[in-house]
Amino acid sequence: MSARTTDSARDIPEATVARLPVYLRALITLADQGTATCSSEELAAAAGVNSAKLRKDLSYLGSYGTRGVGYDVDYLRYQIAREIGVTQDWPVVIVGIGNLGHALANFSGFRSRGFRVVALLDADPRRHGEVVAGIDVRDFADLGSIVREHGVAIGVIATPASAAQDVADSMVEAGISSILNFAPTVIAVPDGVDVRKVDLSIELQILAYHEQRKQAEAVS
Amino acid sequence: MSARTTDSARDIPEATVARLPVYLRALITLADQGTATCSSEELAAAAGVNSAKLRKDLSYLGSYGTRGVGYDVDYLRYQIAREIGVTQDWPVVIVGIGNLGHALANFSGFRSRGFRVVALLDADPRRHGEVVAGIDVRDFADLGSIVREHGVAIGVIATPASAAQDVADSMVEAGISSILNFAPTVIAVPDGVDVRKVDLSIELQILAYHEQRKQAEAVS
DNA sequence: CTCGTTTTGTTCCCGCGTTCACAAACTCCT
DNA sequence: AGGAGTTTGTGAACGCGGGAACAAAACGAG
Repeated sequence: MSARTTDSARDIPEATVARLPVYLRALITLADQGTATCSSEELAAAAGVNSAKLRKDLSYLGSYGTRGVGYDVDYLRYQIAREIGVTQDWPVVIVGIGNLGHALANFSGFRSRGFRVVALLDADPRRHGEVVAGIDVRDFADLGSIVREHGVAIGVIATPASAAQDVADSMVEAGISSILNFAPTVIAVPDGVDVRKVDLSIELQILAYHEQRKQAEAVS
Repeated sequence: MSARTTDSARDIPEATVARLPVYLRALITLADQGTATCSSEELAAAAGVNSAKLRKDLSYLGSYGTRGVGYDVDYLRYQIAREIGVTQDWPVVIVGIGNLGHALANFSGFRSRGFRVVALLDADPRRHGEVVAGIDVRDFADLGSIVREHGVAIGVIATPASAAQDVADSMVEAGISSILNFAPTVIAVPDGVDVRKVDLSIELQILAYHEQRKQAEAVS
C-alpha cells in the first residue's frame, strides 16, 4: 500500500475495469477480420456500449488514439491487454471437478487470455488420477504445495456450496489472493483477497423478475 | 405498457433486484437451520451486505418486518420469492450441449428455484438423441414448436460465440423474451427482450487486473 | 499555408445507489 | 401502565458513473 507514482498505475474506475475485457475481445475480433484502424463509434458498436463511454474509458489508460483518425487496432489491443495484465501468464487452480469443473477445465477461453490451468483438485479420492482436459485430478490436500510450486495467485471454486468456505479458507492460507467463486453461497475472506462470484441461478432469477413484470403488463 | 396501479408493482431499483435472490438464498439457509426470526443485521451478514442497504432493499417490497423484533424468516422468504417470481414454474430451453451445456443441464440449482429445463437443443445432428440429465437432445430446428408447446419465455445460450447471434435471433423469433448468454460475444436483440451475459473469461481478467496491481504494490 | 472535416479527449451536469443517522414502533420487564 | 431497550423504515447527504456537448488536434484539399 501507500501512495506511489508508478506511472502506469493511475486508478481506473471499477466499472471501466469490468468493460476493458469486452473492448479487448471486440478488438481481437476486428483484428481477425483484418481491420487495421477503427473509430470509437465502430468499436463501441462492436462492444455494445455508448461511444462517449468508450472514449472516457480508454482515456483512463492514456491517449492511444489519433484525433480525426481513430485507434490503431493492434496497438490499442496490446495496451489494453497490458493494462489488464493478460500479456503475462496466470497459473490457475480449479477446485471441485464436477460437471461445472469439467466444463471450466475444458474451456478454451482461459488459455487464449493468458490463463493456464496448472491443477485440478477434488476432495473425493475416487476422482484422483482421473484425467480431465489433459490434466490429472489430484488431492485437494496438495493445494499448498501446488500453489508454492507454480506461484498460483488465482483460484476457482467449483464445489457445492457446503464446501466453498472451507476451500476458500485453504486457498487463502496457501497464498491465493484472487478467487472466482461458482458455488452458490457467500464466502468470507480477509482484506486483500478479491472474490468475484458467478451464480447461474441468480442470473435466471433476475430474468424471471423482469419476465414476470412484462407478462403482468401484457394482460393489463 | 402504460402506467397502472397494480399495487404489487412499484418499481424496484435494478440494483435491488439483483440482490433479492441473494437474500432469498440466505433466508433458505436460515430456515434450514431452524431459525424462525432474524434481524436485518443477521440477514445482512448472511448475505454479505450492509444492514442499512438490506433494510432499504426490503422496504421496496413493503413493510414485512416488525420493529424491535426483526423479520419472520418463512414469511419474508415467501414474499421475496413471490416478488422475484420464483413461486411459479418457469420452463427453460438450453441451446448448445457442449461441456457447459452439460453442466447447466445437470445443475440442480435451477430446479430448486422454479426453473424447469424442458428441452436441450443442438445444431449438430450427431448429438441428437443423446440423453443428458434425463432429457434427450433435440434438433435446434424444433425450437419454435417447443417454445409454443411449453410457453417458454427464457432461453439459455451455451454455444460457441460464432453461433450465438443466430441462436438469439431464432429465440426472439420463436417468442422468447429473456436470454441468458454464456457465449463470449455481444448479442443484439430488439427492445423488449432482456439479455444477461455471463462470461467466465471476463471475470478472470478482472481478477487478473487487481492481482497485477497488488503484485506491483508488493514490490514497490 | 490555410481552411474545412473528422474524431478524439475532456468538462459539465444529472441521476442512481450507498450510507449515515434518527424517528417511529414494538416488546419486555417492573 | 409506563419506561427502557431494540430494531425497523426512511429522510438526507454524498460520491460514482453515464451521457451530452464541446474544445483540441490531426488530416486532406486547394
